[in-house]
Formats: sequence, structure tokens, C-alpha cells
Amino acid sequence: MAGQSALLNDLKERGLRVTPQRAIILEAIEGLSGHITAEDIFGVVKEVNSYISLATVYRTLELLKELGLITESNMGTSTTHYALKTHGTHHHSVCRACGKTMDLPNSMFEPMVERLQSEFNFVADANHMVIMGWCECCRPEHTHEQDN
Amino acid sequence: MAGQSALLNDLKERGLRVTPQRAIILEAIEGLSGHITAEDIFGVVKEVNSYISLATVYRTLELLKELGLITESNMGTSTTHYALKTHGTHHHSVCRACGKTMDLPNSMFEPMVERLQSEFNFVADANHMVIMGWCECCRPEHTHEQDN
DNA sequence: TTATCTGCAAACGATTTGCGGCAGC
DNA sequence: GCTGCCGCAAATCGTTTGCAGATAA
Repeated sequence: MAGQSALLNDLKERGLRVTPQRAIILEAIEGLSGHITAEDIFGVVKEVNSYISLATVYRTLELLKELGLITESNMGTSTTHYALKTHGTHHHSVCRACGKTMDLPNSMFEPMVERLQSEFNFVADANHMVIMGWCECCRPEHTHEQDN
Repeated sequence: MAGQSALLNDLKERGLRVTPQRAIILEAIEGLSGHITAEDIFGVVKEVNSYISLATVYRTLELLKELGLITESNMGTSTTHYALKTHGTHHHSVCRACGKTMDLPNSMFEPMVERLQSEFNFVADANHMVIMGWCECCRPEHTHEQDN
């Protein structure tokens, strides 16, 4: 909508080449909000130009990761999910049984993040944390025995 | 040392076959403490009997997972790490830069786990959580801009 | 005996890479 | 025109699976 993608400007500033492929891929990433996979991006990209290869999508994701513009997260599947850093700080729960995900507010994690910092000198990557577990519907029996 | 592995007894009780392969694999898992990979186990197993295949290691891990005797976790690499449920409740921080891991006490997460349960009806898998971030030595600049 | 387990090797899905050609700058 | 980028196809890595033979119960 802004005519020029914010990510694209970032590339220019750093002296990297702005190619049509990169423009299309970056636009796809900005269009698909939330946590997306390389295949999600590839799907959108193909509709714009079917000659762009999946390898280029991966290479661009790798680049954006290095530039610190996107974050990677593992949602419990074999596929890596990506999200824009600007997507805002929030987190996810993923049900191990049914796979359902929920958004969790940052406030849920703030106290823990602060304690990690003050007590362990560890700066948690508090952008897109993923907590595995079981949702309301899928609670198994062996979740009670957590008291050792 | 105990003559009979606890895991092995569990298999028997459930009417599953106790094969030499399983005995060797279970012993290896109990011998290697902490978070281990399929290859770690395979390495130990091979020294006892070099004919046991990696596929059997994976099949046994799958079985133990189904029985709820081990937990799986993703430590930020492409390789899955496994740990005995009896290993005790504790968690890990993993540095995205240098890969260093630290053990974190359960107390660090308890308040959060309780809030997840009471406010979201979500039972977190609070056995071996992994928090990605940056350790003392590797703190990058872009960890300061977390105030949106 | 017989259902379960095994080894092997091939299949798998996600991701990476080598290479020759192409195109931003 | 140089260098960085691309598409392609093959390689990689961790993990899974089909099958036919072996073996615990």
C-alpha cells in the first residue's frame, strides 16, 4: 500500500541489490501477516511470477534473518515459521495433541523475562515465544503428575 | 547398575516385547543423562552391538514418547533432543549466538504456568521448556528495542 | 505358532548448495 | 562490466517407512 516496502528500503540502505524477485517476496511477507512458512510465501509469490524459485525464497529469508528483520520460530512441527520483527511482541501456545495455537499477551511472560535478565543475565528472545502443552479439549492424564 | 532398567519394566508391564535391541537402547538412554539426540544414543548403542540400526533407535524413541516416558524438545538446531521424564522438571536457555545452554529452575516458570492454566485453560508442557535468547557474552544491540 | 520386532535400503520433507547464466548498479 | 543474484537440479540432513526375514512370548 505504501508503494515501497519498508523491508525493501532496508535492503537499499545496506547496499544490497533490489531485484524483482526480492520485491515480490518481501511484499508477500508483508502481506501475509503472522507466522508463515517458506511454502506460504512461495505460494503467494508464484501467483505473481511463477518463475521465481523456492530456493530464492529461502535465500531471501536467510538474508532477512541476518539483517534482523524477521524472526524464526519452531511451532512444534518440522517446518520453520517466520514472522516480521515489526509484527509486535506476542507469544503462542501450541497444543501437542490437536495442534491448535493461541495468541498469548506479552504480559504473561514479562515477569519471567525480567527475572531471566536480572537473575541469569540472559536476554530472552521475547518476540515470539512458543509454549507447547495441551489445550482445554486435549488435556491428557499425565499432566497432573508435575509435582516433584 | 540396578540390573533391570526402569524403562524396561515399563515395557513388560504394558505387554510389549523386550528385545535385546530395546534393552541396549534403553540402557543407553538411562546412561546418557540430560538432553540427548538419536545419534547420541546410536553412538553408545553401536559400541555394545554394531548391528543395531538407527531406524530401531528412532522406533524405540517413538515408542517411549507414546508411552510418555520421554519428552522431546527442540533446542534451536535441526536435531530433536530427548530426555527422560524422570530427569526432573527443569528448563533451558539457549543462546542464539553461541549456542550455550543453561539450566533454569522450575521456579522461574511456575507463575507463568499457573497463569496459563487459570487464565487460558492451557496446560503448559512444563517439563523441559526451551527459551531462546542471548547469553551475557553475546548480547546484540537489537535487544534493547523491546518496548512497543 | 504368530504377532511383533528388526535390519536394510529406499523414500521422505524441509532446506541448502554448486553451477552456469543473467541483470542491477 | 563487474559482482551479486537467480533458476535449476542435485545434494544434504534428520527422520520415516515398506518389506521380508527373524524372534519373543
